[in-house]
Amino acid sequence: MSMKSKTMDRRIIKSKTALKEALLLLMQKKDFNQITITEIVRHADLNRGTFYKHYPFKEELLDEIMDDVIKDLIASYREPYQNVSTFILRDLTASAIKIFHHVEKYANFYVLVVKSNALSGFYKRIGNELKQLALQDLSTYKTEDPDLNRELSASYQSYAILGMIIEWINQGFKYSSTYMAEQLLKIIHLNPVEVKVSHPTDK
Amino acid sequence: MSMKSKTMDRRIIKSKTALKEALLLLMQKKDFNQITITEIVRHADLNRGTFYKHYPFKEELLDEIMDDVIKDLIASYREPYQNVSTFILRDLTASAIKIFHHVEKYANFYVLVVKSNALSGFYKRIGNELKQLALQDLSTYKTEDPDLNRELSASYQSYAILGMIIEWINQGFKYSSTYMAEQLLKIIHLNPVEVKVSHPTDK
DNA sequence: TAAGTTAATAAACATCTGTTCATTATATTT
DNA sequence: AAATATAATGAACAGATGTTTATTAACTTA
Repeated sequence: MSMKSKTMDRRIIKSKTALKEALLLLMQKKDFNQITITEIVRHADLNRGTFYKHYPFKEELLDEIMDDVIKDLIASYREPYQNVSTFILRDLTASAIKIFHHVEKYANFYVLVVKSNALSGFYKRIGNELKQLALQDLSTYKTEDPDLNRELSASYQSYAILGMIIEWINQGFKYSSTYMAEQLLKIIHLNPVEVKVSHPTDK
Repeated sequence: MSMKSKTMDRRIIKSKTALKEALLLLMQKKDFNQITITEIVRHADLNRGTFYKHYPFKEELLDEIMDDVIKDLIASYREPYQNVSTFILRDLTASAIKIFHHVEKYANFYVLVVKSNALSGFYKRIGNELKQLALQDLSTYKTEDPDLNRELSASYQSYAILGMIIEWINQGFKYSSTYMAEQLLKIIHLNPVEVKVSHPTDK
């Protein structure tokens, strides 16, 4: 667990770390929803009041764990730029590869969080449904590339749409659905015709 | 609220509907986390035991509300196919447009769920971070199309990657990250070079 | 419509939650 | 090293949770 801040009392760091470790431990065994705060502090060997001093509820603790992971994700994404002088426009590929490495590194955590219903499902549900729909399309028509992984492709396509929807929502529906459709077309066309991947120092 | 099943007792339907309406009402005013089950049944004018007869916890109730919405989403996606005889391979566009209509229809609900921390953030967080990263890239280099909405494009790209990651996780990391990167390249190349959109009976 | 089935209720119980407060222990600062 | 600050503790409280049990009310089907 990262947890390092100049102005942070060592006692806080210890307490928070203990709480995070306790939660992760418990999440291996049981559902996030079933875990009680009392249980967490029992495992962390801390007073219950200490929990509430730092977090209003369980979800917040999990959020902070995610912070640690996401920090590494950002670092991973940024990594390729350091080593490559020329960057191909619109090409997220080099970064994406690093992101895959990041996920692999934190595999345990990712499995835990994705499987758990801590997310309580909206994105998960929508994403899943869209994926099923895209999948059925992909299986109906055969693509020119036999090595294409249909599952991954379907997931890519459907979450991409979900991404647009979420952006739309967050912008307060200030666009018409027709505009959204137009943008989708633009985005799809935007995709790189020629992609050059940079493989910098694959450590 | 939909809620219609042949074998379902009318009392169940009434109770469940009341609970759903109560939760949605409360979610307008306060955070999902702050809402107690006692509060829900108080608004629904039902015994607390009735809640527990149908749902183990709040999240499950919200899940069922989502079911109703997602049913409509699927119907929306399927709609274009009914009216169009020839379907363009790899083209999710016609369906996607219908999905935008669906989201517009349920706008209130979508806003509620996306804003609320019922999701308790993983997808949200990851998606957001990836989006910021993609956004910075897009602003660094100017695209050929000035009408392209950068925010939407960034969200599209980042959630697409997230989609692949989630699929990867759910498959138990059975692929290498190199394979993942290869697939990403394939998927990007797969994108339709010429897109024909069918606009069937835009009701 | 009457009989049989099952949902909803009320009450009660142990446990968990969220909060407060005085006290003790452990940091940081000078 | 002493003074100061603040984190952690333990205890206590009202309210919420999750479960059970017997009773009443509402629905289904024959």
